[in-house]
Amino acid sequence: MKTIELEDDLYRYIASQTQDIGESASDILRRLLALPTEHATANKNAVSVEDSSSLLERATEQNRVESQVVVSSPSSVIETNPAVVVDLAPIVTNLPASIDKLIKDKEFKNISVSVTKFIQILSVLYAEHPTEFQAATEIKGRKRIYFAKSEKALLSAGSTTKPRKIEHTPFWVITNTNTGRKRNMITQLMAEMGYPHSLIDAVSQSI
Amino acid sequence: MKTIELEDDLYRYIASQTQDIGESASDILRRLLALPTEHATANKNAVSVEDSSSLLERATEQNRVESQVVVSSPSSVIETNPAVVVDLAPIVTNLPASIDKLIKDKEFKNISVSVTKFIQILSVLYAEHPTEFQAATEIKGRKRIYFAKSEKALLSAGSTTKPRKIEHTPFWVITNTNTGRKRNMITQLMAEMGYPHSLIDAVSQSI
DNA sequence: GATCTGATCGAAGGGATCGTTG
DNA sequence: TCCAACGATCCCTTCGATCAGA
Repeated sequence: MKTIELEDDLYRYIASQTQDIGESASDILRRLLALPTEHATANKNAVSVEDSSSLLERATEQNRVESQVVVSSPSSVIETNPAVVVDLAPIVTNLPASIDKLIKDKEFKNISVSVTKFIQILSVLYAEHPTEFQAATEIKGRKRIYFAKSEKALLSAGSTTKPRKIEHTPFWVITNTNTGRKRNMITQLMAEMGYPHSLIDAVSQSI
Repeated sequence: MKTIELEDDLYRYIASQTQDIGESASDILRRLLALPTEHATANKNAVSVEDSSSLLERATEQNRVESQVVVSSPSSVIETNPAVVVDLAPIVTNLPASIDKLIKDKEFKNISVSVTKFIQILSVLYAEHPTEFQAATEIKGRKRIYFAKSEKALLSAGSTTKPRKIEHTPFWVITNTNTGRKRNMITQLMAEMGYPHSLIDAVSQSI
């Protein structure tokens, strides 16, 4: 996400062009400028600019689907510690069930805080492929470890890593990183999990 | 100057349309949108030097009218609890039935206490779209919750939150906030409810 | 818990920037 | 010495709630 400043009247004009309740500035401007949506664009680029691998990637994607034999791990074992402690039942934010859904989601796009998007992405990645996620969770930095099943583990592997729980998941992540690193972490993780290059890029850029 | 967030590719596209070195985002967008320069615009608007909002409001009204598809929920259920309890029968201030009406209302504008305006706005928002209001009621701060159906709930989620009942509504709000935060709360709430950006701004600024 | 409003200032969170390491 | 990758300090923003002011 980029931020730009507009003169007030111009801002008002653009806002007044809202057609669907809740539209983002990007949505409105794309329409006004008669630009294709992000995805259309992304696809075009994938084919023309990038490389010929797009075909390959598509094939890869199929492979993935077929190989989806994953056994759901006994997350229950870990889920035993949940929030009963917490007073007000945390309203379960219904996240989409797949990442490509998530990154297209209106609400998701409107989130301005990148940590939030980061966590939600991780949450959905886990939901899709818990086993692969768990395996990919090994990725780490020079001194810090990125993922763990306890806050303490992350805390003890660096200073002020700002661990955060990944909702609906037994994992925690470090959070004291710039956005670039968050993208790297997503990229590494998804690569490890076996996602196609194109999707990985799309997800990383969505932060 | 207003700030908006754009998706990265859109930002890049706009930046790439620079024709004169040093052009601002506003300059570029005006050209792309084939809009007159600020001066031309300013003259047109000149009618209302003070609050440039008159134009805004007009435009806003149109948007809203079209989108008025919301189903009115059985507010009667709640209307059963009215004020008979209260000592001095509060003269039921007949609030307008829609927010844009409310914020244009003479009486409303004359209210100097922002809490009062804050509550009235909430009351009208509820009247317009009870269901959406209820859903949007989830918004909260870091420690405090902002809305609840009981005073106690608000009291227990922070210290001295000064809960107040929102008239003609099953909800309570916290009130121990500065005006800026009250505006934020309105902004968040209305956004969540799906109101167009322009109206949201107008309402927030009316506090 | 009882005066009420809300600005001010302190606390916490987010993440860019800059220092460190290999 | 320089470069790339990584770490985490620290600045800025957002939020909370005390307490000044009426």
